[in-house]
Amino acid sequence: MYKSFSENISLPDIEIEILTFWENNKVFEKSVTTKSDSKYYTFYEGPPTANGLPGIHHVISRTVKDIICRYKTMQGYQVHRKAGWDTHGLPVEVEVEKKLGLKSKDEIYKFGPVEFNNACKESIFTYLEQWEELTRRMGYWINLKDAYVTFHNEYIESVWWALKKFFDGGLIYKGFKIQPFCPICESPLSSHEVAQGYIELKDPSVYIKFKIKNSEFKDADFLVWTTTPWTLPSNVALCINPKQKYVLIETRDNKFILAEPRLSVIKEEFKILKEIQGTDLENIEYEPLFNFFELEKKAYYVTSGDFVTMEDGTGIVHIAPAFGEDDYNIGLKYDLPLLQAVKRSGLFRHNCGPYADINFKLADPQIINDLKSSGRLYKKEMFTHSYPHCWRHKVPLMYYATDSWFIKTTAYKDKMMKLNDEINWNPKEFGTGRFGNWLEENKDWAISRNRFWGTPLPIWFYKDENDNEHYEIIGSIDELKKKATNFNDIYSKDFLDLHKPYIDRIELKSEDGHEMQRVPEVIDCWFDSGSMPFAQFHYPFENRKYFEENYPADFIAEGVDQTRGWFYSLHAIGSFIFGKPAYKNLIVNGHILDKVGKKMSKSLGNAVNPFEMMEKHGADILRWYLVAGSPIWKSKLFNEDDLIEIKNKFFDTLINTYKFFIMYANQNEFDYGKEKQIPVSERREIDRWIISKLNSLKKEFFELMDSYEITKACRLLSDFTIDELSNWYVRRNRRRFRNPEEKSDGIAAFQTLFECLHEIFMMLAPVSPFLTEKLYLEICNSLESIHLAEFSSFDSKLIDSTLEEQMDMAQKVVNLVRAVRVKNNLKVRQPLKQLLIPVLNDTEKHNLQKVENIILEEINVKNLYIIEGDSEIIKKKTKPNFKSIGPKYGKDVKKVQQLINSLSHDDITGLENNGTVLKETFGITREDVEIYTENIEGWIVESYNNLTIALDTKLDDELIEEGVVREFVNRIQNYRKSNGYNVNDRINVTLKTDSGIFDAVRKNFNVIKNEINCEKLIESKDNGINYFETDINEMSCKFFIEKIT
RNA sequence: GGGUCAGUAGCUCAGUUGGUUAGAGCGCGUGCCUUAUAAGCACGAGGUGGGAGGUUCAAUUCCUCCCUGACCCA
Repeated sequence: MYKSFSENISLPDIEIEILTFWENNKVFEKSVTTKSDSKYYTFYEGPPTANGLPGIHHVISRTVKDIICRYKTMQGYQVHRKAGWDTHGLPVEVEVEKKLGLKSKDEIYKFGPVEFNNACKESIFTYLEQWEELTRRMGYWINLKDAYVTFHNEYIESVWWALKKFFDGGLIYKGFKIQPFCPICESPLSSHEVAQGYIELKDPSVYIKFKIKNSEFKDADFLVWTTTPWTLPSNVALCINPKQKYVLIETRDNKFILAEPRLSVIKEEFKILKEIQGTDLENIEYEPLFNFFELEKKAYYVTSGDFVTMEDGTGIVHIAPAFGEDDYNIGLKYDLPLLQAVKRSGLFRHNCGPYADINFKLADPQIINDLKSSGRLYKKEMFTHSYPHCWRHKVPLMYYATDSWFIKTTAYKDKMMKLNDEINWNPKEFGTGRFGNWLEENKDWAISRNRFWGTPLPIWFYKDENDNEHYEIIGSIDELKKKATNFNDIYSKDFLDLHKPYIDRIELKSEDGHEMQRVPEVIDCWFDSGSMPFAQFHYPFENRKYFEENYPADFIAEGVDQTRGWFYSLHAIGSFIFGKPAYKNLIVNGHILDKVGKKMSKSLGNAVNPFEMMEKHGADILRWYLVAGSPIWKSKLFNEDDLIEIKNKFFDTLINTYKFFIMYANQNEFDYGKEKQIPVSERREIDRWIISKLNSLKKEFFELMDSYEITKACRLLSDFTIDELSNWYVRRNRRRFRNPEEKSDGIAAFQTLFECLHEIFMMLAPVSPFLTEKLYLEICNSLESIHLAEFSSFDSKLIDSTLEEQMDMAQKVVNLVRAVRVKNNLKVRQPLKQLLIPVLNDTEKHNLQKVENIILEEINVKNLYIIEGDSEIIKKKTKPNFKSIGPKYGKDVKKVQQLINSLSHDDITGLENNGTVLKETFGITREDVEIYTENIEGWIVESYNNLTIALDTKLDDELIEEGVVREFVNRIQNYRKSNGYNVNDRINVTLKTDSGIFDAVRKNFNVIKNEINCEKLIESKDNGINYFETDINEMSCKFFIEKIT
C-alpha cells in the first residue's frame, strides 16, 4: 500500500518534515561521503559577509549553486561544499562605526584600535543565525561547520604567502597616485570597488572667468569650464591644448579667450577679435581666484597638454594637481605646487576662509555664489551624470592624491585575457563582453587600505640616510618569528593575532642591521576572498595535495555585480600565482528587482523577505521560480503572484498525478517493487509513446544541465509533466487505471506511470529538493534519500521518434476537430458519425492509422476515413517554399509565387509523378512547393499548416440518443462529485422526465450502469420526491439518487 | 561622453542559420472536457516585433542612426 496524500497538503509543512529527515539521517554528509573521491567535482563558495541580513538576492545565487552541486552529486560525483565567510574590510568597519557612533578615523583612534577591532570581530557574525537559518530553510547544502573564515590566522598566513609571491615577482609597488577616495573611509578605493558605486548625480557645470595679467590680452579673461567647483580653491594653473586654435572674442560685457571649436558655448552675440594658436597662450599668467595658501613654487599660469579636448567646455581647463590624474601629471611636468584645500576627510582646511570645515560637495553652491558676487562667474548650468560613490557609504568620491600599494596586474594582463578564454561563462556574453573588456582596460590593483580591520600588509621598511625606503615582505608566521626581534614580547604560546595593532608592534632587523617597522596599511578585502581557493585550505602550509587536486574549481556562481569583484579577484590572483584560471565554469545570476523594476532596498520598503516567501509558498517553489521563470542572468521583477501560479500549474499537477497513481495503485493492489516488470516492447502503444517521450526528455535535460542551462532544462521538465504526462497520458488512460480490462494491461499502465514519475522526481530533485524527496520516499517505499540516488542515462532504444510523430499528429487532429465542434456548437459528448482526413503519402496514412483509435475516442467520432491520392473530394493546392525558390529565382520570386499558387490539380499531379512541371519558362520542382489540401465539398473543413480535416456534422436519431445518454452520465457523475460520493459508492437512480430521456437511458442502461455505479434505474411520475433538477439538450431532467448502504 | 546587454500582446517570457499565418502562460470574454487536478482544451479580443532609414525577391532576424532601460567605464 502506498501512503495516501492528505487533501490540503502544505508544501512548507512538508519541507520542515524533510529538513528533519535530512538532519536525522545526515543525508547531506552521506551524499558526499558515500561517493568515491576519485570522481570529484570542485565547487568554490563565494564568501558572504554575515554582518548584514540575508535577502532574496542571496537566495538566487545559492539556489543556482545548490542545483548544480546536487545535480553533480546525482551524477555520481563527490562534491565537497565548504562554506566561507568574508569577515574583513570596510563593510564590517562601517557597521561597527554606526553601532558605536564613531564618525571619523580620529574618533576610532580615540576609541582605541584594539577595542575597535574587537568590536569588528564581534560584529562579523551578528546575523550568523539568520544566515544559517536561511541556508537551512532554503535547502542549500553547504558545510557550515567547516567554513573558512578570512580573519583567521591560518587564512591570513596563506594570503601573506600569496602577497609575497607577487612581491617576489616584482609586482607589488608603492605609488603616489590620484585615486578615487572615500572621505568617510579616509581610504582609497580599488577600481572594482568604484565599479560598484556609480550613482546619478545632478552637478553644477560652471564657466569661470580668470583675469589675465600682464600680457597683450591684459584686459581679457580666460573662460574656463569645470564641473567640480570645489577644486577651484586648489587651483594652480590653467591648461590649453597646444594643437588647437583659440580666439579672443568680445561680447557686450566681456572679452574672452576660449577655443575656437567651443564657441558654441557663447549664446550671446560676439565678435572675434583675434585668432591665437594654443601654444602662444602658454605661460600667460592670470590672477588667482582665492588666496588661502602661500606658495613656494610658481603658479597661476597657462600650461599645455594634449588631454584637453574640444568635446565640451571651453577648451581651457583648470588644474588642481591634487585632484585629478591629468592635473597631477601637469603638476609634475611644470613643477607646480600641490594644494590640497580639501583634507582626506572631505572637509576644507581651516585656513580656507568661508569654506573651512565644510564638506567638499556641499561647498559647491557657496563657492559658485562667491564667484558670482566677485564677478568671476560667467554662467552656471546643472547637468546630470553618473558619478562614482563609495559603495558602502553612498557618498561621492574625490579623486585625491595619496600614496598606496599596487599590484601590477597590467604586467600580466595578456595572460589573464588568454586564460579567460578557457572559462565557460554562462551566459557567454559576460565572459567576452563585460569581463573581457574589463581585462582589456585593466588597471593596476590598488590593494592597500588605510584602515584597521583587515589583513595587514606584511611589508616592513626602514629609511636610509637618503630618506629612501627599503622594504621586506613576510610570507609566513614562521618567517615572521625568525625575522622579528621582539616576537615573544608581543605574542605568546597562547596568543597570536596577526591583526593591527599587535602586528604593528613587531619589529624586524634588516640584513644591514636597520630596525624595520611595518607599513600601516591593511589590504583590500577582495584580495582575501580572491585568495580563497588556497587560503581556505591553509595552502601551502597544509593540504598541498588536496588543494592541487581541487584547483581550479569546476564551478562557481554569483551575481552580475561580482564580475569585477570576486570573479576578477579570483582570476587576477589565480592567473599570476598558478598560471591557470581559478574556475572552469560559472553561472552569473541577475539582480532581483521589485514588481515594477526598481531596486529592492530597505529604505524604499520594497525588499522581499525570503523567509516570509518560504513560509508562505515553500522553498521548492521559490527556488523553481528564481531559476525557471526567466533566464538566470536576467534581472528579475519579483512578483509573488508568479509563485502561486507556479504552484497551481506545475507543482499541483505533479502532485495530483502522483495522487492519481497511488489512489488507483492502492485500489488495484499494485506495488511497483513486487510486480514483475513488463518489457516496454510488450506494453501498449501509448505506453511506449510516453516512455519514448520520457527518454527524449532525459536526453535533452541532461544535455542542457551539463551545459549549465538550468532554465531551459526546467522548462522542458514542466512541459513534459503538464502536457504530455498529465494532460495526455494520464487523462487518456484513466480507464485503464481505474478498471483495467486485463490485469497485465493495468500493470503495464501502472509501471509506465511509475517510471515517468520516478524519473521526473529524479530530474527535479536538484531544483526542488524537498517535495521530490517526500514523493520519492513514498512512491519507492524507500528509507534512503533521493539525493543519494544517481541518475540513469536515457535509453536510446526506447526512443521511437516515429511514434512521437504519430502522437503529435493525433494531437493536432484532435485540436482541429475540437475547433470545428466549437464553431458548430457540437459538444464533445455528442457523438458524430465520421471524420475524413486526406493524406498525401503512405507515411502519413500509416501514421494516422496507428493513432486512429486515440483520435476517435478523444473526439467522440465513430469512424475515420483516410483519403489518399486523387480522390474526387480532395482539392490539392500548392504554396511556394520560399527557402527553395528564393535563392533559385531571385527577383522572379513574386512571379513564381503566383504561378505556384495557381497550379491546377493536373499540374500538381504531374509534379508529384514527374518531380517537375514547366510553367512559362520556370521549371518548378517538387522542393519548390508545399502541397496541401483543402475544401472538401459538402463537409466542414479545418486546416492548420499542412493538415486538413473534414468532419461530418450530420446527426441521426441514433447519434442523438447516444448523446443524450452521455449527457445523462455526465449529470449523474457531476452530482456524485459535488455531493461527495465515493468512487465506489453504489446508487439507485429515480428519473422523472417528460421527454424521451428515460427511454434512451433505459435502452443503454447496461452500457452505463458500471460507469455510474448504479444498480437500479426507476422511472417515476411522483412529484413529491426531492429531485435534483437539470436539463439535457434543453429538455428537463429530474433525478433522485439514493446511496445503497 | 564611451562600452556591453536588452526592448516582441496589459504583464512574465519563448522563438527566428532571413522565407510570407510571430507563439505560450497570466489576466479578460465565450464555450467545452473531467469523480486525480486550484489543472486542461478550444474560440475570441489584445502586436505598426522601441523608432527611422538601408541591404535583399523577402527583415522581427543582417547593417546604420536614433530613442528607452539595466549594468559597466571615463
